Amino acid sequence: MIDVGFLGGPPAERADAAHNRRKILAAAAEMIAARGAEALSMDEVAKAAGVGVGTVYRRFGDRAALIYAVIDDRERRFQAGFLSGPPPLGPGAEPLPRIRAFLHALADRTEEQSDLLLTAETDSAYARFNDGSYALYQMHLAMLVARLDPRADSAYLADALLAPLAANLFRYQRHTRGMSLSRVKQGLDALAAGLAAAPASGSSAPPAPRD
Amino acid sequence: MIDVGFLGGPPAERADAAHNRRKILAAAAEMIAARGAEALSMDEVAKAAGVGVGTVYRRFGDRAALIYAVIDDRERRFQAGFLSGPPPLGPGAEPLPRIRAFLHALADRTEEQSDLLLTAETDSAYARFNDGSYALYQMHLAMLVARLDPRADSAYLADALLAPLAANLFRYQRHTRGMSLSRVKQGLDALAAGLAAAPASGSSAPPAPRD
DNA sequence: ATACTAAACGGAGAGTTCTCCGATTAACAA
DNA sequence: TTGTTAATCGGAGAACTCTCCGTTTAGTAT
Repeated sequence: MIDVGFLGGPPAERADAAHNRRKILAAAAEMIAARGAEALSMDEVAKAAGVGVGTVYRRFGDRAALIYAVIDDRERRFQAGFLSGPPPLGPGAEPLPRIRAFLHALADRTEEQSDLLLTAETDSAYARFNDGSYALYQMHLAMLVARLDPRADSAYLADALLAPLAANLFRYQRHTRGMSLSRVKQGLDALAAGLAAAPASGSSAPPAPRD
Repeated sequence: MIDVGFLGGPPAERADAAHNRRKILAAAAEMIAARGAEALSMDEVAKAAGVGVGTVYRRFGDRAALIYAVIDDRERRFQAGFLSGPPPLGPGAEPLPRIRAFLHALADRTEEQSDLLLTAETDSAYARFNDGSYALYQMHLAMLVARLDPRADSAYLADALLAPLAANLFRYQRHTRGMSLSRVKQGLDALAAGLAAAPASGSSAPPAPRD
């Protein structure tokens, strides 16, 4: 999602390409604001941006990626919050409170943009995991879980903590089942607390090689 | 998924309708076996079954539901296993071992049919939750979690335990990340063990009314 | 200025899912 | 049998997403 910019990485975008990217992004954002993400049609975006539909696809790959690009602004702020903001969300706090703060913040973010997230995640099966943000969340949580319990399978558990925040489940709980947002957060707390309380099952050996 | 058959329920299906349902189901199963679920096209199913595409949609609603219908056979056996089979999967065992057995069995099932499940779950946002099986799993797990810790939010936690078995995450872990099936199962074990070990956070009051 | 080339453009078209509604027919009563 | 009617049928068509590839153009070397 964020261009990390390898040295000698992809050659810079041509001026016309950059220009079109901005026009497309602006058009998409406006259409989503007006009619919701689900109603976003690639043909219409292209027309509104004054480019061909082929251009939209070359710039963004597919509809899910375009939607993630629209989200990007808020996403950057969220990332800054847990990477370098004040504790307990940022560095400095103990692992468990920090995991909780992260999950609460992610729940808030999911609540705010569940419409866009749902559309993007539904559009293509692996959209959620292919968006760079997911990898970042996963590594962040895995780091904290490992600090909480060095013997745990932190990579798996990070996925497992993120899984209940998939947009489809989240929205189903919030809107179809009518669960409150604070109830969701308390549920996530309970899940995280369990990881701190339970001894890692299985062998008592140190960080086993994982397959 | 399973027709529970209310008394005075929906009027019985007309003979031609039942006949067409069977033809459609057989055609779909064959095509999936031959070319995979993702390649299943509703037009082709209709043609192979010798009916119009409208008939396919009236009988099954959408592509996701058709795929779930194809799965149904194995699904019934799985349900029988945890509803009335021998312990630890069936009744009689302690809650925690039973939760573990259930999650392991569900992981096996997901492994076996991840192709079909992924396609169905990707097709429509809420397909997973709308299929009756999900509600059954959720109630089953909630019952066991409540027995494990009466103060926990068993309904939420049941969803949270099922979330990592969403087909898209499961396949991503298995095939893109290369995690082994047993690693997934151990991860689920750790999650479940946490619920048993951690005291339900929040007020120490008995089963609070949930919103 | 001019020529060159890799990148970008754009829209026709392939291939889907799902909807709509006039035509058809199963089931049943007389 | 025959008539009635509500359920069912089927395929044309609407609305999409995404691909392909001939055409155009930005950036650069001469």
